Amino acid sequence: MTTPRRDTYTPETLLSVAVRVFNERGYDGTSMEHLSKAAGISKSSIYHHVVGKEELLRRAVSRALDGLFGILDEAGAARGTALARVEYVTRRMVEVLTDELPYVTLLLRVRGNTRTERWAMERRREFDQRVAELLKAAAAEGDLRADVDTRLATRLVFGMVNSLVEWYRPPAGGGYDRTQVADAVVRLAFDGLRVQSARG
Amino acid sequence: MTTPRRDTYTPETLLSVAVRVFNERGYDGTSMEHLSKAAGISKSSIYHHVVGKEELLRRAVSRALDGLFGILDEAGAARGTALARVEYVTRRMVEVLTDELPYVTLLLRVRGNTRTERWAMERRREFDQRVAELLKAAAAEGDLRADVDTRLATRLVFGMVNSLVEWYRPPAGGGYDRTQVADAVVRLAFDGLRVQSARG
DNA sequence: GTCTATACCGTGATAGAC
DNA sequence: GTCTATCACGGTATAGAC
Repeated sequence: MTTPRRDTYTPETLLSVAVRVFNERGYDGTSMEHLSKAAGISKSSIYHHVVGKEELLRRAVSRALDGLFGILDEAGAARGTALARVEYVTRRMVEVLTDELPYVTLLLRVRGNTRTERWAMERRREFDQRVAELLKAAAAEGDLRADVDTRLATRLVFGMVNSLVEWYRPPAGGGYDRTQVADAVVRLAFDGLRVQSARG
Repeated sequence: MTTPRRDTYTPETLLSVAVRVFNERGYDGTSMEHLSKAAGISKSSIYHHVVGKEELLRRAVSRALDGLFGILDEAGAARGTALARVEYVTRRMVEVLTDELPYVTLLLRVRGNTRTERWAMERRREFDQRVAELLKAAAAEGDLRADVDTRLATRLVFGMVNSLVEWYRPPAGGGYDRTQVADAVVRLAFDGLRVQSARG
């Protein structure tokens, strides 16, 4: 509103730096010294913006969780078969993962050593549970093959989607377009890699 | 040969304890104090068996890598189409992951902060590369669908398989049989989750 | 909002007795 | 092979000047 932007940190801008370093070195492997070097300010200056290292973690995983739970709100409002909703959620998960890549990456890597980490893991489990229910509904409607356990299928689809954080890079950096990835994930998960003629 | 087994540690038995703790708390999040508590011996006693924390990591990831590269030796000797070899490798990867679960888990989680971690990541990339070549061969033989990029497909299959370490527990602990999991992975990867009648 | 200086504690690792 | 005692260092976090 008033002052022209100065080149100084806010908790928000500091967060993007911290998350990048957390993902490079791991949360436990990152010291406040590492963060201060990466941000170009001293350790004490960081404490001016946040109460400590764990607050940075909390802010980051919150952002990731908000994105993921937002998908469920959308899917809850959608019509059609359960399978269609599952495909929609799968596609949107890919999009949220790629859009919020560093934040989701961090979320998927927390181990549970601190209270914040355990909270993050619990919320994540909630999300997984909600998606598992959708797949179960699709199976009940007879749209999923019966020779693969539903719970097992859920785990595997999650594994495939979540693995994006290990290698996905934005198109600007020479990576795949997020739609291309979402298409590939949905095709692989629901129709498989084998050519159509070889099926049956 | 001579003495009856005493209840004392060897580098080997100590390793299994260390790997468990590493996987629970993360490598960086594990202190020698944590290890000594878990092993029931003092910190200095650990140093009698190994030169330091990093040696435990090196031994663990070596074991995992040996298991994985062993698959390539088997596959290299096999006959048949490239697709058949890919399916075989996929199945064997699931088996090695489940058989050597704690060791592979640790391998898949290293971040690259130390020399040992970077070495492990490099060897892992080698393995991924070798499997990617197999998929490429299967694609060249026309057995993989053309509307999913081969490199992308490789990443996704790896993601699905590797995600096992996040949730798989041995059948004795109430988990799935490893064959059941391998079947599910191969079915999902190559034929998809959708019921056959819905295909086309 | 950023800095220097520092408190205080847990870390990986070692010395040397038993 | 295991222990207690100890070291030097780096960790998170704080105090107080500018």
